[in-house]
Amino acid sequence: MTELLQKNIAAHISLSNPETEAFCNLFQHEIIKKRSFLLREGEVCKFEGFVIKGLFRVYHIDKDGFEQILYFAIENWWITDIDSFTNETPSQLFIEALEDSEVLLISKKDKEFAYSNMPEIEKLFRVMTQKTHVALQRRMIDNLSKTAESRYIEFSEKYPQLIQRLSNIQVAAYLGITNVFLSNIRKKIALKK
Amino acid sequence: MTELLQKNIAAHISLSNPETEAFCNLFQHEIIKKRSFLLREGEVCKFEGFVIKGLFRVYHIDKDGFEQILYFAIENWWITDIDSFTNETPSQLFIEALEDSEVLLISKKDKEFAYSNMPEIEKLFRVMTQKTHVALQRRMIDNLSKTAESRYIEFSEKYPQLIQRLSNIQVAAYLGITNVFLSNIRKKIALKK
DNA sequence: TCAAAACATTAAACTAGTTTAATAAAGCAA
DNA sequence: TTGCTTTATTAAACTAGTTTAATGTTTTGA
Repeated sequence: MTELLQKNIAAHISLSNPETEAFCNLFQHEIIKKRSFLLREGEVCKFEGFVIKGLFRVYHIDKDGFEQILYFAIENWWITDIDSFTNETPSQLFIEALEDSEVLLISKKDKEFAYSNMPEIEKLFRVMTQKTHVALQRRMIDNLSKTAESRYIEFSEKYPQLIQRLSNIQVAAYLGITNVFLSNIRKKIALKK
Repeated sequence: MTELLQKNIAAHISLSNPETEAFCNLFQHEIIKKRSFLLREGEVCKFEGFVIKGLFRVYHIDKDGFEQILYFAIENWWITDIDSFTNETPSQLFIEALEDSEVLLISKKDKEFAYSNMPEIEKLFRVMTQKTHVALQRRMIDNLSKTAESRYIEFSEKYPQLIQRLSNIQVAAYLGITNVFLSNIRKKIALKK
């Protein structure tokens, strides 16, 4: 059940097999049906999660009712609202399964336990947080400097397997444009070829 | 010299006085003149810095020569290119002093030393990275969902002391708009009052 | 399996933000 | 102090992206 998680950890830090297993045993397996929620706005996020099957979107709904997607998570990705989880404050985010999915969840208490007893775990999450931060910095720069068309092309090229599993509505909400405009972009690209 | 840094650390984690001092002693004091650079694109970022005086901007120049500002740093803020520093890869960023400034810098070697010998320091940087990540997530959502006008208003309200020290050109590069359009926004706001 | 809901596309009018250029004001180096 | 560079403002033409609405297609759930 935790093979994928074990591999994921090994990709970030070196940790002995027994320690890796001990840490993985702190996770609970959960099955999440398509269109159901791991987290809703206003709830305190009680978990940090690792996707072993399926697809999630992490998004915000603004005061005008528009959805902005912060990120998607497929197999081998982590999901949480790090703000709500860390500070135990009500979340401003929704985490929703876009496909029938399976996750491994660790509670705050068990994560604290790991931090206290396994110094390498502190490093694991520092390294992971740094990596996601760097990725978000790049995305921020792209959003500041690039047109929607090139953001779409680059997203398609970077995550070709992901984009096939997403509706245009989801992709548009990630890129920060309307699905109507995304349709125009797609048509324009198709005509070029 | 390191009083401000000591206070900053205390705001994130609890650390004994001797340990705090030992850690702070790993930092080098540097004076950076206005318009000079702490880091240029292509260089490997050799430091993690803490501003004790002055003002910096951290920015990227895209292929068309436009500048996007990732963030500003004034007194009591940290600056680095975390990507370049951590992975020892050439930076895509510039870090430039916008005023005569002073910083405390720690090298990678000394930071690694701290990580190895002071477990609390690992936690300090995990916590700080988390906080900056949460702030960037919020900014990402704002950029996806809000007009330039409301982003300007909110930036002005959130950092009133900072905006006075910045030219409109810098503010516009942070907001992701042209300085011409920022001028229009400012006029529109002034007329409303 | 059928009706309802969600989705993708297109068109047309609209608006937020850009571009270029001109002008005046402020800051800076010699 | 002067001249040079940077900055802020304004105008006018332009473009990227939105809005609303209509149409056909696909998915879904009972």
